[in-house]
Amino acid sequence: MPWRATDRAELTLNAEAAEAPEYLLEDQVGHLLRRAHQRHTAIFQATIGDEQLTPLQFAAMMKLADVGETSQNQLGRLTAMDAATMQGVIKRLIARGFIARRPDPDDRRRLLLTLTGAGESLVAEATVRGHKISDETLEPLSPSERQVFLKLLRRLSD
Amino acid sequence: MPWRATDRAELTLNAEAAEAPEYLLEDQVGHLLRRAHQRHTAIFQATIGDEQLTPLQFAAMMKLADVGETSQNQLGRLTAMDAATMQGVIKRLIARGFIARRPDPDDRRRLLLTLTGAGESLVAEATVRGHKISDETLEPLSPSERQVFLKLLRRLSD
DNA sequence: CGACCATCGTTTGTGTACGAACAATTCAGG
DNA sequence: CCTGAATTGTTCGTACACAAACGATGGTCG
Repeated sequence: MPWRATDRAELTLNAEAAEAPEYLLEDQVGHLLRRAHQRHTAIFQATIGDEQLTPLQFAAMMKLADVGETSQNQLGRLTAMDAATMQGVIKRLIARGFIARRPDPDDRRRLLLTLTGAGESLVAEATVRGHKISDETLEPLSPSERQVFLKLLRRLSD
Repeated sequence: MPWRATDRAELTLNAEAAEAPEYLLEDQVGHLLRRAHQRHTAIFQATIGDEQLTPLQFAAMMKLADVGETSQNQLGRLTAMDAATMQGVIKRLIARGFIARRPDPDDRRRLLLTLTGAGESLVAEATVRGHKISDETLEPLSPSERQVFLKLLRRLSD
């Protein structure tokens, strides 16, 4: 028999007899991480200014602008996407003309990616918005709280 | 023209002339939230003990055990899933015999959900594992750091 | 009563996420 | 050199995530 919300007071009284420990979804890290991420993507979509551009597509382009020409898998590692996910992300960015692909002359397994002119323009415009998105996501926290939070969050990200 | 990694030293020198401010993906909240969530789901899948059970399915069942019989949309609100997502999650849990559904006699639009016997058994077993998953996710942090982190994270989750 | 609007659950379409299997290529060791 | 292991990119299948449109039902207000 599952514990109901109304049983909680009673359960506190005879906690030793309880076979099923409490489990409050609202207090679990996973649930909070998921909701915080949901909130962030909503802010992203409302702020980025391009209806079609998704957080992963944006991340791939920003990273590509950062490191220059790289292979698909390498860019995937840098942005924490697996090869299968990368496949779809790059396909859409190529379809929109933001990224170009050419075979690596030194390793015929590889496909080298670069930003097109349109891609570079988009990156230039989106950079400011990207910072705005990060700011707005952290807006509920004070400046010092933000620093603490980011430091701890980074340690939970491997 | 995008800034390359090798331009960063120069950019620091004439920051005022820079049109495109730096954007390091690794320092952005959204990216860190995504990676922390990825890590959590990996821990979940390795610890929950049921290959087929996903984090959302688990969340729906735990919440249903908590509040008792409710409608599909209501459970969706309690677990932060929209109606379309809920549709699939509940469908799979019904197919596996963990949840039963009956029409609400007082409101013919609603479908009331309950745990089956098998569902209650699963919840009882999975509760301990659920806590273990939360602990392991927070393992990189000290006990006091965990408290601080959860408090801040909760404020970023709406 | 009747028009209007909100809510419930469903379906469709697009985009992550990732395991698994695959062919082509490269690399390492014997 | 040559067999076997590793890497690269692709495809398939399943499961979130959410916008949008839909039919059915319920509630409100003139």
